[in-house]
Amino acid sequence: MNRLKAKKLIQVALVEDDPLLRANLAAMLNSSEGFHCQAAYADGPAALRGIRASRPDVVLMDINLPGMPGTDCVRQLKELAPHLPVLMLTVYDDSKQIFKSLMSGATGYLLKRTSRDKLLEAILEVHAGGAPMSRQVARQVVQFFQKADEMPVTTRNASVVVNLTEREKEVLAVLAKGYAYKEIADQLKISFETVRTHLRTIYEKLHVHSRTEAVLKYHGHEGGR
Amino acid sequence: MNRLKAKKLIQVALVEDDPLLRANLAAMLNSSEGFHCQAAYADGPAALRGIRASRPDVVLMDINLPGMPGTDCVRQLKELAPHLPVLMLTVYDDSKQIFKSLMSGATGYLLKRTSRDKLLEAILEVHAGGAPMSRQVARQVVQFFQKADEMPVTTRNASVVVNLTEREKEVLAVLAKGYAYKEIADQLKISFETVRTHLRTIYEKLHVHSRTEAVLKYHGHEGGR
DNA sequence: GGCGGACTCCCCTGAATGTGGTATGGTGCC
DNA sequence: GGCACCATACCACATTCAGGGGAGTCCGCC
Repeated sequence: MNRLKAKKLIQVALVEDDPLLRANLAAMLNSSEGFHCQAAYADGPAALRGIRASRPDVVLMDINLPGMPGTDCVRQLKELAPHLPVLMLTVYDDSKQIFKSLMSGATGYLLKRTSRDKLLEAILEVHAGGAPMSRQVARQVVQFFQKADEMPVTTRNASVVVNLTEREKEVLAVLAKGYAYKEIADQLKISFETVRTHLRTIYEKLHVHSRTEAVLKYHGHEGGR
Repeated sequence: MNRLKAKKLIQVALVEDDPLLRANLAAMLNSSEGFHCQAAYADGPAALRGIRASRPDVVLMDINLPGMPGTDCVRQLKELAPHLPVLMLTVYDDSKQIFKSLMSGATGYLLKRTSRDKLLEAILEVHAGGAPMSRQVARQVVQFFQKADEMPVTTRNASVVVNLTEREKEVLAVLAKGYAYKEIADQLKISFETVRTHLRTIYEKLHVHSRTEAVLKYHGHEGGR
């Protein structure tokens, strides 16, 4: 992707603790027409000190920083430079993190596996007043609204649990109280193996791969990951 | 923008009351490689009837429909085809409309002045599982989160969790989202073994003996056993 | 009668988890 | 300095869980 219109370089500041990734990102920016990596910081406090003085156009921030969480760093950054756009980078498209970041003041939210071109595009966009989000992130955000709407009524046994048979629901209900397989078997007066068979089909139907995920869905804490 | 990869046409259904715009959009789709305008409806009821039978891949819907508001139409569409992605089109970048649409089940939200290329891109994106939004819309959404100062997602790690150290709370928080030990280790940038050590003391403090029980306590579902 | 779906049970394998040790470095406090 | 507490990390062993087979009974439906 060429950006020939660049009349003035976009000054980018990086906050990323992994030295390799930091160097890569910096090199990538500096080798891209229209961009300049003005500074790169390894942790939150350093970034806050540096950015106060250097006033970049855009900040790229890892959400997983040692010491100070990226979200806290954003919050403080936003206090000293409210209009400075901050793009969060993360490997996880976990909804709690996303919302926490957005509420802290992040302007956009990208997954780390975003391609070079998409990343540059996002920097341009955020600089132009947009709010770029990776596909997965946007989807989470949209789902948040959709869930917020269902919330009043929706609780357990609703959307998620519908396609389960009666017996499967019973098994899931006991599972969701924290009982071990053999305890479930006792309670329902069936064998351990049968419990497992049910659980296998339950997992399939709920699209999960662990006990905890199933319990989360059952209790309505979706969107987790 | 070229989309040469199209192996199979994306079947698009239109819902737009303005005949001129409807015709233009249809023509635009049909003249674009990889897309096909399967049907075009002038109002909500017609769309609901038609889409029930024809099963398009993506729906493009005007938010201002005569008779039935686009938001209601989306809601009903979502009931009969929950996974059908719906892109809303509107002239207003008014936050109320946006949130109402998203809550009704719209998957993406575009302004009508969106360019042809952006529109096609958005259709591809929504078809691929994304949630495309126009720049202005994304910005509104982000601002919504920044204004909402309370957690949209539950954070009731109060009573039970008090005696845990900061780090332990962090570990528990990630555990409670369903991540495996090694994933927790990655996220917190500590070793697998350290995660296990933390979990051991967490279990001790919470008087539990399994992951699921800990998660239940964390989320406040104590009554269980 | 055959067929599919629900429910039941069993075997095996490999991965994840629970619990017992032990140990190092840092920090705060007396 | 000595002590307590925290965060980090590793080893080992037993148990539990997850996913892959297969298989028999009962019941409703075409």
